[in-house]
Amino acid sequence: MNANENRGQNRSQEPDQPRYRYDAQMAQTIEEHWQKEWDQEGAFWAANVAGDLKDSKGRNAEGRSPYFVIDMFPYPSGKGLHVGHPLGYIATDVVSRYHRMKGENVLHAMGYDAFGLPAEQYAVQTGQHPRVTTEQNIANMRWQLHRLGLSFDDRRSFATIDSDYVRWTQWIFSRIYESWYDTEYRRRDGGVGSARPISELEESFRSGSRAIPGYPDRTWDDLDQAERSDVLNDYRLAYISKSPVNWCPGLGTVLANEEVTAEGRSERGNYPVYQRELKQWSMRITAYGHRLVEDLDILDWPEKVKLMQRNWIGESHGASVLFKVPAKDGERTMEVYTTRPDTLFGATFAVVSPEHDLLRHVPDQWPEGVPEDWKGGYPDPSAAVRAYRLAAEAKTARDRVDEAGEKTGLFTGLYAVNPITGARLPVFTADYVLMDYGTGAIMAVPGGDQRDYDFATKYGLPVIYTVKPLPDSGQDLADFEGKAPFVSHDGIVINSSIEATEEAGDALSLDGLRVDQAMERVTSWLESAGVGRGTVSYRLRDWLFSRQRYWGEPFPIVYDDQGLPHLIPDDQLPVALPDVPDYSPKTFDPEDSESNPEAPLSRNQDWVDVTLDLGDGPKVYHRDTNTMPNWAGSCWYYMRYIDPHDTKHMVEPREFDYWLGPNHNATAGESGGVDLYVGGVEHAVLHLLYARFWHKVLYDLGFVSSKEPFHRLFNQGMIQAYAYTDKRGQYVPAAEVEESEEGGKTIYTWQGERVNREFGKMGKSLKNIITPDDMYRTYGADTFRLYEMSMGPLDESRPWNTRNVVGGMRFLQRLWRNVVDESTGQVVVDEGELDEKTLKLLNQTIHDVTAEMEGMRPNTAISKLIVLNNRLTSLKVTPRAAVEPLILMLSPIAPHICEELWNKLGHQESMAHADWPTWDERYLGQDTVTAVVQVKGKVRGKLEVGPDISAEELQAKALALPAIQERLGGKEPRKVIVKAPKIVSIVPA
RNA sequence: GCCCCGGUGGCGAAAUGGUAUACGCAUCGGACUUAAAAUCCGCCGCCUGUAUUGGCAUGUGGGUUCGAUUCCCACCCGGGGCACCA
Repeated sequence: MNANENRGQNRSQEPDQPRYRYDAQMAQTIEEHWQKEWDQEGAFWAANVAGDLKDSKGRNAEGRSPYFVIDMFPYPSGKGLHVGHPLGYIATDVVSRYHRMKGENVLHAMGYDAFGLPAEQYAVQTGQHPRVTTEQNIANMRWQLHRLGLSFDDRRSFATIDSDYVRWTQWIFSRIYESWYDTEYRRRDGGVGSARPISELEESFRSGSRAIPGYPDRTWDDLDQAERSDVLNDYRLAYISKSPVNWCPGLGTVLANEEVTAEGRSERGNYPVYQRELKQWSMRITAYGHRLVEDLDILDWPEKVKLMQRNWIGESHGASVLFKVPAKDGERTMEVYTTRPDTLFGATFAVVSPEHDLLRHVPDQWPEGVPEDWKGGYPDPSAAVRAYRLAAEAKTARDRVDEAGEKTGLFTGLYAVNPITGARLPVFTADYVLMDYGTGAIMAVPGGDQRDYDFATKYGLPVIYTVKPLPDSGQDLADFEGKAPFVSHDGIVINSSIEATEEAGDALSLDGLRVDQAMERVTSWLESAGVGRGTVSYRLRDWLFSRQRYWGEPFPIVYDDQGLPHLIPDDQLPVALPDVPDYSPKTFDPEDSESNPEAPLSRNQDWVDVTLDLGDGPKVYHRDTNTMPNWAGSCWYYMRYIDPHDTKHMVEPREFDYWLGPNHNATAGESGGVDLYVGGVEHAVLHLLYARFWHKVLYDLGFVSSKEPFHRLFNQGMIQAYAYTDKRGQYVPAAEVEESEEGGKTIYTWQGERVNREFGKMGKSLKNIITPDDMYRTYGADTFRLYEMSMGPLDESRPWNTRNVVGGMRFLQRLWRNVVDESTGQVVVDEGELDEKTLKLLNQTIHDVTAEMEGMRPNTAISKLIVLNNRLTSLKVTPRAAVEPLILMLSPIAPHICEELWNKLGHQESMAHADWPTWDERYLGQDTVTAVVQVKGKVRGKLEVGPDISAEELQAKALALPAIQERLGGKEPRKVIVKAPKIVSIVPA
């Protein structure tokens, strides 16, 4: 390479500064030079198994071990990046570069998640098409990231808005739409339950091997098209939902449960959300509830994230129990769900949710002797339940949360018969029972449940205790009686025994059993009596999948003149967004719950009406005018990095197996998937759950070979920043705040005025933004990378402090000076052998830094590299044999300066694929060790001893020390513990 | 309310049962310089003391251990998640 003569020469304005000092100016020259060099060389190209994507040497993968490492891909917002954003990108880059040096075939690439509301809103504000603004934003972000020296394979970059990509997103939707969940199908991994083509289901209806729900007396060929479409819709994994959905008038779109807060407001914009019956696309993620929980076990993820997913899915095991309810129009059955079937004997009343079907069968009059407060002042039960239901609907979710604990409810006039005891339980309706969990009805056990206890106390209902504390728990049931329920999964069952009778069936006794045994005993009793069975319940709901937006993927669906949906054939994909003048969403008064969604695409009649030949000749159809949510693109992008330009496959199976298949390398495990996935914990539930779901469907259908998309997940911490407010509470520019001492305290002033310091996020409105561009200008990308990696552990949040950045810069300057003469620019190194001390420190450093890199602890790796460099600084001339390994080890963190020094030291090849240094075990030991002599655990003396000293000899030496003799006062020690060669611990008499 | 994570110098932090405070920042002192910057060297937890030394320190209180920042129990403070899920 023809080295640029001016590179590495100082061009700063300071007249007396050495010409070849490493400063911000020089860093910039060096960094831009090497970035260009790497681009031209294709230094970071990963090699596929076959095909055109080869490495820079023109090779395919050729048996090299794959390593797939990516970041959660960014949303290219118009605001640009601040210094907090690249933390994870720098971390994955360090990991990528390290693995490349270990000889692995590293796939590291970056794409852009570019559909979505902010882009649309920004476009509406600026009056530009979202495609234009989004592409500008991507270009800007690409530049910012490129300037950091990130080692991406740029051939594999793409954006979710690319038509190549949209085509496959729609293709995946089509596969999900054409599938159903067969709960009995045995998968190739041995599990039971799998997505299967809907054609198989249709065939089983046609052949009669499966009964047609809703049409028990008819054959499939007998049904008309609309009836068949309707039956299949109830099975499809992507289906048209008929149950209430979250409608947000303020945003003008419907939302998924995951996008609605506990207060019942939109996560974005904080507008009210209403439950409305609207026909919308939904994904049957609930079919995968159990597998999504179960397979967390084979993932290398933070426990915290696994726990959040488990909680969100909320799998609970229990029993559903049938209660008979005599009503005016005949006997009804009420099914309740309980996680504690062992407490059936303690049920003293039942509660149904205000929307429950049973409430249509309440009696015309209140039964005799009903307490007044059970009636709520209503003349008859149906008036009561109607009024209560209306009142409950009018309550916002916010009200419900505020009132949690304060129980309300009314008697329904109905009684339910406990199937075990035959007891008649009054049935109430109350809004603490939710219609969409379990069966919407519960048996209330005030002796074992706080909510039931609260309700029972308010309405004067009896309390029966059926579980007592374990004898060794230190608790006694008498402490609870009359005061509180005994809520525990540990305990001994009491008062739970019946004789065999005609009414109740076989005898049953749970007395004396532990709770878990009792639950099993009751459940099997219920099953044999035909009045209940063990069931599993989930908190997870199906995923509402359509949005009324412009800037998203259109659905590959058209409707015929009967309104029946038809899939657009794969060879006609992608369905492109029409170019429309008005892409703004139709929003409403946020409080207007009566409004109806209006999709922007519906305004374009030319696009909506389309003539297609779907197999029975050209006909006019109407396109679906919804778009997919932002999550669609991020559900599968990781696998598209394998080849974003593949026109034949979503992903080619052989390439998938190599990069992401099960056991594709030593750590991938049976889950397979991305080897390292770095991103913020804010995606713990949404993105990560949706992507796992899609992946599992594609796995079931045989398109991918791994069970999971991401084998190892790492959540980087947040970079926090100080913000300052004046006495009116207004934020002032943080960069202009001055720090000083007053009366021993640190005070902060802005323009001479005292200001308050706060601690939190970095943000434009907080006036404390520092951008990567600021860092490039004053220090260079290498110093910026070094600082971010040295601030502390990667997974912890920490405050940004620009003042500390200079420490990293000084380290790089010392390293530079150790190789390059600052005034002449000449490389000066000692070609001879290393002295003993340097040799040992070098080997120890290689050993330690390797371990730190493996453990993703760049902060401690850096401190060890600094120690080694400080040793080299103390030598007259820097030895090549020590500085070269140092540069190699530093190169993943500060790649540009290392490439420059490597080049100056005479190496022609880029370091990108240089070998990571190895250590020699022989040099790890030390000649002498400082042994510590402790008396009662306190250090009272030190000895320099050989590393191989025997325990006996060390003990003798320690006891001979005058200071120790003095402490012992001539007496024999009671005990001496020797851990040669480090510690002698003496216990005096 | 329930669950999870954390609390170490003036500051960012290191040490996961064995010399607490590595590395960096700031402050202070010295060398170089006419001077300053830069650079190099050094001090740098608190109390006592010229120093040797001694005592006290890892949120608080207890426990286990020859020895605890590390393990156990209780509490205080900070951050995060969930929140009537039967």
